[in-house]
Amino acid sequence: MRSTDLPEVRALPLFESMAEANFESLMQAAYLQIFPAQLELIKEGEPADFLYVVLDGCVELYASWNGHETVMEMVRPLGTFILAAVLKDAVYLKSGRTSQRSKLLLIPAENVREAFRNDGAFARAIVEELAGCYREVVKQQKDLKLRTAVERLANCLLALDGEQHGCGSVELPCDKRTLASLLGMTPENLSRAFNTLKPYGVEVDGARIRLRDVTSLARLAKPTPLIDDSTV
Amino acid sequence: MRSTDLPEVRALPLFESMAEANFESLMQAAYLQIFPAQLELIKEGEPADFLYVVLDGCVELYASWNGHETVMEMVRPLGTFILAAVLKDAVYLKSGRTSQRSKLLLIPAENVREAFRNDGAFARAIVEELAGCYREVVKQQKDLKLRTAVERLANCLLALDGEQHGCGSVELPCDKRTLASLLGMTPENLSRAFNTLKPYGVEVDGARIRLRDVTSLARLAKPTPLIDDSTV
DNA sequence: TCGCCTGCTTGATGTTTATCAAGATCGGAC
DNA sequence: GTCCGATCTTGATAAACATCAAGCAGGCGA
Repeated sequence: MRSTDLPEVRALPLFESMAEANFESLMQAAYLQIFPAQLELIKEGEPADFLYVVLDGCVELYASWNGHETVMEMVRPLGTFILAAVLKDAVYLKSGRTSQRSKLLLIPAENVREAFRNDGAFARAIVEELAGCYREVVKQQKDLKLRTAVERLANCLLALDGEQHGCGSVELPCDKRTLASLLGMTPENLSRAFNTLKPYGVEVDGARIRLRDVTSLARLAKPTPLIDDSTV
Repeated sequence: MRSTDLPEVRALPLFESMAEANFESLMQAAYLQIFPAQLELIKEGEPADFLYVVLDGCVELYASWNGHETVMEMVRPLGTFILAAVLKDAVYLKSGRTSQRSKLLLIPAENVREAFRNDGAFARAIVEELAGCYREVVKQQKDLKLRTAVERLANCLLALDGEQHGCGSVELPCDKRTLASLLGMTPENLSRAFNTLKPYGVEVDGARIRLRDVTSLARLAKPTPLIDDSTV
């Protein structure tokens, strides 16, 4: 574990409040590794051996069933993943692969559980994190069950615009086939959905999307903090 | 707070490990109430004032957007709901109403958060609970994104059969329009989905469903513990 | 520069699902 | 018993979405 990465890990909400000794013993047990793109990190159904922290790059979490595959989440720095499985000492529900060359911190599951048992502050930080994750998934589920594909895309664009400069020019954070899967549609359908949004001022130029009429787009999208605001 | 209900609440995984003093002070602040059927308990967007425990009856959690409504979850005894919102001191993401006359325990949110701050064992129990809830929602999302409506129904029937006697005779736990919404479809479509399953030995008689050929149904449904097993 | 691969788009078609309207069924009130 | 209302089912139609096949770019190595 190189010491140059320690401060940014220590500053994560998940770790900042835990006792120094416990943090050090966690980091002592942890591995810092760089993985190439498209490397299979974890497979759904396998026991959860590590808690992962993404320090650099990007990890795609996906799930499969009956020959189909769907992207569940993209984890960017400084996000963690597979926390729930680690705590419950259960199997992974999602598979994970690097979508680009990535620097990851791997903390052995047993050490995480030990710190969780011994460090009340850590346990409380975990609750915050888990509660946040839970609410995110609930929002995604509302998005899926209550909206059409076009509405999901429209809201996604508005949300990205908010996260980025809010100036009506959005850079897609992943390629379009991944975005389609995240939004629960096929790549073909995403393409058509962009066309459907053209009358609402949405212009596509590769990964750069221009929102010429945010008002009209929002009138279609009807965004609500109870689905689209990631801080609520 | 009547003392006859205390033991079963105390025995819940969420409360069993916390210090007696903290449990008592929680219960002292709590209200035990009986509500009639179809009573609006909470509304999405409102601040989370109470943690709810269902002691008797049944509560339907649902969400709305743009005039549509979808059922997210049915909470039966002895389940709790809105834990994440209470802990984060955030607004409810779901609305809730009693689906029948129900006895509920209402614990003021601030008292829950106080106990969470002061009682490490309680904090750890909360983590267990939240991690379990999180994994349930993830499974539901996989179900929604990877399967068709007929496949979801088939797996739901197999899961109910497992929970009940496992003898191929299933009693639906709610009316069909609610089940349809839970499974992410319209009541009309649920009716047609049952017809589609007829060749697989599924016979409908009101709320009683007979599975005459579980093997053939399972061959269609392709159940997997990573979606359908609520204990994994 | 050329070819080629990859990612994206488009078109044609079929499946899945929702919507609207009408009937059927069941149970309770009277 | 009969009426009534709620729930469910069925049919017709339309919308949403997936699939298959082909075409179109842009990037990159040779």
